Amino acid sequence: MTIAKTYTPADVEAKWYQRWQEQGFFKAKANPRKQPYSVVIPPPNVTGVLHMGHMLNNTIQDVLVRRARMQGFEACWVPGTDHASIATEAKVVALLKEQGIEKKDLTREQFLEHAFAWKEKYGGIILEQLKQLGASCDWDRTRFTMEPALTDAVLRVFVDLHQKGLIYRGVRMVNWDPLGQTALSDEEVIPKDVMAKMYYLKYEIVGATSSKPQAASAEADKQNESLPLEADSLQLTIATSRPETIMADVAVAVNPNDPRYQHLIGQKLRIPLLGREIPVIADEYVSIDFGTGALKVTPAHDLNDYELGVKHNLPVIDILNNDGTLNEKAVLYVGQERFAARRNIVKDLEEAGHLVKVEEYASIVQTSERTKAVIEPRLSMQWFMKMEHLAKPALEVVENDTVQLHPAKFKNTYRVWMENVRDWCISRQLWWGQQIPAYYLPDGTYVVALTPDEALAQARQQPGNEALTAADLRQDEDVLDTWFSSWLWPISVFDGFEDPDNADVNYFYPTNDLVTGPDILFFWVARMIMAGLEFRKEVPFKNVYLTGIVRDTQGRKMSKQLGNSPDPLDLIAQFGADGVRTGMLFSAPAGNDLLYDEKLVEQGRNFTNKLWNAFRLSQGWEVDTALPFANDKAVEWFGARLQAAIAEMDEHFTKFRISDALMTVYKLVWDDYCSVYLEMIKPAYQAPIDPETLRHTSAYLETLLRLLHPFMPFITEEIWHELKERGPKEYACVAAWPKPHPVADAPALLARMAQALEIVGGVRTIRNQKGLGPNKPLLLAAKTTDATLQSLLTDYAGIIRKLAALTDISVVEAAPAAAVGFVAGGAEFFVPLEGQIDLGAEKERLLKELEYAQGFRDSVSKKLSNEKFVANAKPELVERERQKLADAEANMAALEQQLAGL
RNA sequence: GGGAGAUUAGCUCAGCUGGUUCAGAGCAUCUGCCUUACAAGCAGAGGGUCACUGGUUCGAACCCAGUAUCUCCCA
Repeated sequence: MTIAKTYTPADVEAKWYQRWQEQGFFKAKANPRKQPYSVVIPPPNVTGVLHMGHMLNNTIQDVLVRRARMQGFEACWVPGTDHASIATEAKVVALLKEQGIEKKDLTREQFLEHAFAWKEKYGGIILEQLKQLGASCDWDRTRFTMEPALTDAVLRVFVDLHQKGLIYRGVRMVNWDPLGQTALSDEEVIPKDVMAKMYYLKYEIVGATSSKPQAASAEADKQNESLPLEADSLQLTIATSRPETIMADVAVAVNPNDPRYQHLIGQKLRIPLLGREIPVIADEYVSIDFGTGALKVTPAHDLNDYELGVKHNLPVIDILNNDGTLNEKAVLYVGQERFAARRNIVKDLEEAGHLVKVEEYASIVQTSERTKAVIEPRLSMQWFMKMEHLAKPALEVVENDTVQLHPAKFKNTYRVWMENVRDWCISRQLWWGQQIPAYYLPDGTYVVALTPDEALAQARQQPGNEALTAADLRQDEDVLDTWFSSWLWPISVFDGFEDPDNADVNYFYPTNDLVTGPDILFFWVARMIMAGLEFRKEVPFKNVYLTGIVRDTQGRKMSKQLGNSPDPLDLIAQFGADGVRTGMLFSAPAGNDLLYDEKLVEQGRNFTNKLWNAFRLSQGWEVDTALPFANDKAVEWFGARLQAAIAEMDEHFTKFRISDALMTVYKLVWDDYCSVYLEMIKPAYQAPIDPETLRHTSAYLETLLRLLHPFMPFITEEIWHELKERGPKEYACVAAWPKPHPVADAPALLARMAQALEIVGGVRTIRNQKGLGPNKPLLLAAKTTDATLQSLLTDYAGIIRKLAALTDISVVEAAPAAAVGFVAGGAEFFVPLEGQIDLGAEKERLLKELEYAQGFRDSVSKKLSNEKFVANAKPELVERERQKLADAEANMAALEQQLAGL
């Protein structure tokens, strides 16, 4: 049978994924004979498609889960999606609009029908895509945050927290999205740098005469000169970026320390165009140098103004409708959209002579992450959750490492947030989501209950309400924030709310590791920890691995607008899932952003090919059972290397250094196994191999496959089965993860081979320098009287000869004439080369080496002659330095002899 | 404005409690090779004032102080 020269992933990936599923390898159940290992997926949006961030995140999860499975844990990776209320609702609204249907013409029920239809059609595409990546999720456990059971969990939690007094209703300044027509949490708002306009408007001072303004000091006069616009006797100029909100003004504030305006405090101003009178108030909050130092106060439309309003007991005038148009309280421009109103009022102000000037300035506007609309700070009645009580224990478990963040630097960020946590606005003015289980009575009070029936029963218990009927109750229109579902995810996916003592939740909760992005550390990770502690008195996971953000080579975030995001499925088609997985991991240390470059997946693909060809090589060998074991040195050496690498990988894994673990096995395979080991044992062309060597080699390859499987599940499974006949349940997927078995004598073994390879390297360098080509037969002469080195040369003669393509190795007493030399391990080596010696160049090279050795020797001896070093440093350290000195001196002696021999 | 973190080779990053051959890896670069597993490859080589300035120490990439630049978070 001939094996293809290059590995073609497309031929095998679908096959193995299907087999794994048929075998039920990904299924997990409570199994008292095994330790549990569980991970819950950060649920992607149900209507989302796979992007590079998902690829990275899910590859890491799959590596952890597959390794745990191989280690013999009952590995359970729970997949699922969340309903992403704003994103999904926005998509559905847009889709309906294309069909000529307006959301406002639909009832809630009709809209939800459309939304569920959309979810059925497009929901879960992303989960199918994860299968192509190789994700070993227990698909039977797939959950959705809006499915009945999880909705039930959400409602129970809401009712419970309300009973505990942690949920309340209140008027707050919220981020209002006029397009999505909902409140947003701070986390859903993106600040954008823009060039905005600052409008300077004149407000008439009520009852002012034309006398000069009273300057409190000479300083004030000076300021008046430099800022001539701000106040004359009749008018006060204010600066605003939002002239359309003047109709909502209730005051103008100045700094009490601002000499320019002392005389105006307590007076009244007249709002331009509108004519309404408002007071001038004083507050330290106003910054003297910004704008004109006079701030119009609009409590309904600005958070800071709102706080000022509360402090000074000012009224609130809200002039905006939900959709961003002006309402009748504005009096002017009623019904106009806010930006249209702005254009119109600027025109009218200018015509009426109130507009002094317009300036451009760099500003930040808040926009909706989902709809991109400019956010309107707005007062509204919302549901809130008190956070203080929940935050304290959630901070503590991270501080004391019950929950470990990887990398640990995120502890700081976490702490700052938790110590300054603010109440969580959990209501959203949407339909797609869990409708808040609060029911209003005709008298305006409300009850909170799991079902309408319970609500009615509760309402009837109140005096005077005995006769209420279901029709008298009106359920709150709003739904809950999606995060109010996902914060329960690690519990709810195991049905821990409806059945708190079930076998699954008892076995799999708390989960082990969570893999997610630092951008949702607060609004997801922190809240899950709170929920875990509140509802199960146990943290939801022990480790949180925070991945970086995938960016392009210029450091920009992947985005559709920039078109800098490759389609993950195209990449898989081009490079294979294994290539993409390893490529993503190559430069993805935890917490560092990954600068994605196609070269990375190419490197991953090349690695799969390398492995494939290593397999191909040994697969092609003929065995001659009569041959004796010829490669004991190579075999024992690679055995020691392998053990060291296994231990190193385990170490990396315990520290969640996934990319380092990958790099360890990458180098083990490419350098140690392929470039060194296989080259050592490789029989001559068409020559047979001895059975003992082949047996070891196959066993090594199999171990390598196990170590690689979590990273490259498909190719390892393919080779696993090509390597030999396997039993029906015998798969790499469930093969045992190699345990480190320390090799006695490993350091000596490794050191001896390292020395042999140094000699090989010396010869190869000469080949390169002299342009001799890799195969020209050469002789090697060693000038040494050292018995250890001589025995090494004997023991490793076969290996050195083969790797350096030598015909013979001899030990000599004097340097041969016309030879190129090198020094390795304190001894001189020579490669005789008739007529190819450039004495001058040789001398120069040796002098350079000698200079280097001398410098090194000097630094070491300087250290050793320092009394304080010898006195203060650890004894073994001093001993090492002495050894260094001896080695260096031996090296120098050898070099000097060679120089003398030229 | 407040806070956190970072700055090491062309790029992306390691570098543990200050002390293993005058600082390591992968990629990239350069040179030579189509050597019967692999050119998606092989062999070899070059490349760094560890941001800067001081300090502590026998000894500093590592500890301390200041400066500069960048990133993120919060307002």
